[in-house]
Amino acid sequence: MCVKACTGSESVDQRPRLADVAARAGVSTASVSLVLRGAPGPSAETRERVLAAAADLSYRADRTASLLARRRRHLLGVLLDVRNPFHAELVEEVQIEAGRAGYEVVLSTLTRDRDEARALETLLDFRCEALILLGPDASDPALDELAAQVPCVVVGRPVAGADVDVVRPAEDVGVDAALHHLIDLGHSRITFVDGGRGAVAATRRRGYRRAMRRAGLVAEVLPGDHTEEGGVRAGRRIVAEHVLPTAVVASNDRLAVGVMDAFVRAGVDVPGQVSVVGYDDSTLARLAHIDLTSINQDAPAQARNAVQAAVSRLDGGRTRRLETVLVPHLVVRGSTGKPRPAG
Amino acid sequence: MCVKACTGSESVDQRPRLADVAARAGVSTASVSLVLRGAPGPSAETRERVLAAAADLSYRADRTASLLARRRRHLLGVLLDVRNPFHAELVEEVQIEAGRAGYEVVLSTLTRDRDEARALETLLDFRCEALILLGPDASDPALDELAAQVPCVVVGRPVAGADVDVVRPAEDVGVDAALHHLIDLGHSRITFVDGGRGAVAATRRRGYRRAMRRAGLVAEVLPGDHTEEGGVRAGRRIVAEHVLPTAVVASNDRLAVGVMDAFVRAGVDVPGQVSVVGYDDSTLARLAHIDLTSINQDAPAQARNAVQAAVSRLDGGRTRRLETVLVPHLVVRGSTGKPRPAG
DNA sequence: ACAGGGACTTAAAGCGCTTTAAAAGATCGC
DNA sequence: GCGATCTTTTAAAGCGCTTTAAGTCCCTGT
Repeated sequence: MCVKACTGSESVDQRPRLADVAARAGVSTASVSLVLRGAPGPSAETRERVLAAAADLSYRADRTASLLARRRRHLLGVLLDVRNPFHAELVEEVQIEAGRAGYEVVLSTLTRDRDEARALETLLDFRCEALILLGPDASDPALDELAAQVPCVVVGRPVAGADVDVVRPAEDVGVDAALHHLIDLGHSRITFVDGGRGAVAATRRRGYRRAMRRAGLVAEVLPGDHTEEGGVRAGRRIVAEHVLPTAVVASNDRLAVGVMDAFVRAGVDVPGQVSVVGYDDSTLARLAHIDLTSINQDAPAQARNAVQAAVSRLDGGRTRRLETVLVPHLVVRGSTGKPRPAG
Repeated sequence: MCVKACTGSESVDQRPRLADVAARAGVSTASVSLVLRGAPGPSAETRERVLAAAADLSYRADRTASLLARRRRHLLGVLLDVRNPFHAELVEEVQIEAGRAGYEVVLSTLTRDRDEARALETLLDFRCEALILLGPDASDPALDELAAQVPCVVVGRPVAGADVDVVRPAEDVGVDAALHHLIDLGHSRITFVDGGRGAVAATRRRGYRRAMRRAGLVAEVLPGDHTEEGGVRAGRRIVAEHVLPTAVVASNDRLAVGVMDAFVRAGVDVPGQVSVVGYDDSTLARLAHIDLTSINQDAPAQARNAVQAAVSRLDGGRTRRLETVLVPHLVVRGSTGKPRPAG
């Protein structure tokens, strides 16, 4: 009993209620609610009185109560991995764009003992009107089941069998741009370091193969995964080759960094002897001393499109599946240059 | 009108209500509520019936409504910068520990157009019972004002003038450990690269000075900030010196990475010629090819203590300020070694 | 003077759940 | 058998805000 009193301090959440503001302004709670949300109706005089009273009491509406009372919740749930820097960028933009569209955002992150399913449940429990899933691992059937409960937007990877909206970069276009950049510089022996299994890695690999074929060049794919270690291993293999390629494209930045590291340790100059291109244009690529040419996925645009997809379903009445494919662009930095003279 | 109908799809949030479960189980909503929360009271038979009904309807409670109805909210607000990897680590643990203590967590992140004050307002609007602020920039008076409204725990930096709980690493102990490690290896000329203004940087600098004094060595502080660029600049200055120090301790990992980069480019071997120590033991430090000896702040412990501080105020009746100082430990990796032979 | 409108205002009914106080049963000693 | 004592169950009162339907008031026009 008396739990609150036991907290011992003054502020037992004596925050003013809507009713307090109403009393002080001498109007009904309905008027206060209308005024504070800028809804039409109240006269200028009422507005003024209410605003003054609210200011006096430094009133702030209880979001939980508002959410519950509103018929529409205007809540967007975002599933993310807080440890993923790319997600961080996306969240930031989602937050902004959602605010612009009049939605609030609830974040739910993966943790060690909180898998995707649990994190999603939290979002559902908040009765989010739509979910934005950043690079979810869920299978297509699982996504489909989720989508039956609430509109979903998957960001960052293709989804085939589920009725969810998708916002993703055109992976092959990105690789294409990288290859053209290298080809324009004069490269022709361009090796690809793979990102392992996983939908994203697969599209990048496919894009590389296709673009090489189109350019009339021979594709060479080295196994790898999306970690620095994988890059180091691949880099060592490359160094051990009889004739080095003149350029390497990696399936993501971390991989590229690993490759570069192996090169530097083996005394192979980048880009003097071999050019390296990464993928993601992560903050890693931008580090002064890494300075990696990379493919930028435009996180802000992805975030904006994701929010808009959700909103157009909720407010725009769209019911058909929407897939937004964004064109990535190459950011040229110091890790690429003209190929070394033949020989 | 008919906003919901206009969304066009089947699921107009026809999710089952508590009342639906009650009806199906043939009991009152009160009983259902009790059963679902595992509260004492209902008989075994009632429990069974309710559970079955809930399962049949795959009922999930509306968190917003629960939150509103509960007298206690059992909600912890966390202020973070989603782009900060260290915060990511902390959040993960906060999430876990809060769950264990029976609290839910609301995340509020800084974004470009959403400063600390705004992010905090969101948290207040959710009527969080306590706030956990990860490395807040707010001034002491601002924190004090906030603390008057709701119990606050500041993580990661000292706070002097405000009635908030603090959980932070003993910065000087960390530097101390690093110096002892170096001194044990035989180093004596150990330069410190500073982290600029800011409370955290200041304590680390102070710790370095004190530890050097105690060891009877001469302190040397080079200006810097917490970025790679700052590290590169400092590294260049060091390289340009007449006699290189045999070891460098940097105010954080990024700085250390910049220093190492400048060294490598100038042909100075690490740790062959100069040893380097970072601070934070971030994922950066752990990268295979960076492999930086660094000071670990034990994020999990900080997070746990922060949650416990909040909970002990809310549930334990503590009213006096609590400051938890954690002892960081050194993680020795490949960037430190015996000093080069004199000369 | 009075029906017919605007322009505001507000009483009251929720939103979906928790919680309390009281009712209803069950148990038991004498 | 009957009041006392427990154990279960539940009606009903919120939580703090939104929203709708029903008023008020005050003009207009006739």
